[in-house]
Amino acid sequence: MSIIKTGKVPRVRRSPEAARENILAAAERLLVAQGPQALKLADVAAEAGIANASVLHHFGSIDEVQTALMERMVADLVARILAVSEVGAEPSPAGAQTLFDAFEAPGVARLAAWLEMTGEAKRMTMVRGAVQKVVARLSERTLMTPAEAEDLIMASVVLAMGVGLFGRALSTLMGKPAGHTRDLAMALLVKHVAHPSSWRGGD
Amino acid sequence: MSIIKTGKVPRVRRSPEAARENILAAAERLLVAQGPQALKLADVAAEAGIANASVLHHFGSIDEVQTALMERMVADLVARILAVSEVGAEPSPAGAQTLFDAFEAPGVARLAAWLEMTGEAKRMTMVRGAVQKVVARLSERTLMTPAEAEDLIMASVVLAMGVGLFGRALSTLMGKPAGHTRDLAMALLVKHVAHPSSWRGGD
DNA sequence: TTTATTATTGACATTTTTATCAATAGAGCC
DNA sequence: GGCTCTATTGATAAAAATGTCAATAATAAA
Repeated sequence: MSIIKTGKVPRVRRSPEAARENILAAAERLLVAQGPQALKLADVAAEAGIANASVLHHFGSIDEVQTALMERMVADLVARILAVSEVGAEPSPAGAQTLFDAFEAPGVARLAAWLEMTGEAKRMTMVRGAVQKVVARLSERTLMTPAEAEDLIMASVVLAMGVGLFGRALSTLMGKPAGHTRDLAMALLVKHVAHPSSWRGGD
Repeated sequence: MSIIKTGKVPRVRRSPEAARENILAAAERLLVAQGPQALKLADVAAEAGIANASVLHHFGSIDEVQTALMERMVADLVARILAVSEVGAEPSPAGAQTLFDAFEAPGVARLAAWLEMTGEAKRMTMVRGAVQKVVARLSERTLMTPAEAEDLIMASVVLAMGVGLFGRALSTLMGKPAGHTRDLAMALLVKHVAHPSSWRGGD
């Protein structure tokens, strides 16, 4: 054929678990960098450095790769959120900080948008258990009633998701420093906790 | 061919504008109901009740259909947001109400997720002009400095987007009535305005 | 009515994406 | 070494999605 020896590269043979991990990691990189539309069979295989057929051998179909990735990322997110309830007794800045960190981890915005779009928002029920734990911790360790704790969590999640999804874009749009949207949101949260007087002012 | 007369349906001939409108409306219905992955050429054509080739005749490619839809929906959203500055002099509940309404209109969540994912968040610059108008109105008519007005807008947008995207899911998840997340968010906003003392508590 | 224009369409072609399959080749075990 | 198991792969098929084109038929204008 050619003068250049193609130098037959030895195959890498992984355990099934390692192979799946390799594939999912590749898929996650693609999702974070380019969004779900980049999760084509050929793209994932290329990113993982293996043949298309190998991906199918371990997952059966590209859809199952996507499902598995979604579940993995949701599980990771839940784990990080759960870490919030480990921080301290008070629902103060430290906790909020950790929560916002959890939602700003690379790819969470993409994951959220992906979930929203795939209609698989039902998968959010995976979060239920975690949320209940956090609520329990809060009302255990503070003076808040469970209802108050629940509201605080909901407010935190809404804010953190909003910041995670649109914080960067908003800061840029308004010509503010990068973390400004986040700081603002955390200030809102702190103020919320600091002024329980008007607690039920909403409905 | 067959005993059954296929009854040759007369063609509908639209003006180019009406044809484009018909197609975009169909595409929007699909987007809202099923997400962007449903915006296939065949699907859009079927929903619009015309042949695939007709879609291509008016838009050239399915990508241009998607781009046009995106632009249309962003423009609509901007118009609704702009309406906020028409409401009243004070940045109080009425304004927030309108803003939240704008973000909870059917499909906005899908649009936002879509924008986030397509990387075309750059298109968010379309919003810049509108935002500047709102900021100007606010600092004109109230005692707020421009910086304060900007922060209020940013907070409102983050909250409204968060509620628009995850409000329903969150309320369900926590076993609360449908509008609870929204009420909570609006309460946060009101509290923010009511306690300017800790205004700069964030950074 | 006749003609010109062009929106509309079905049939077909092209491209893209996914899936199948038989053969190859690591790795542990005898 | 020889053997088994199976992860891996290239070639190929199948399916899905997009786009092309020439013919058809509404509609307005002459």
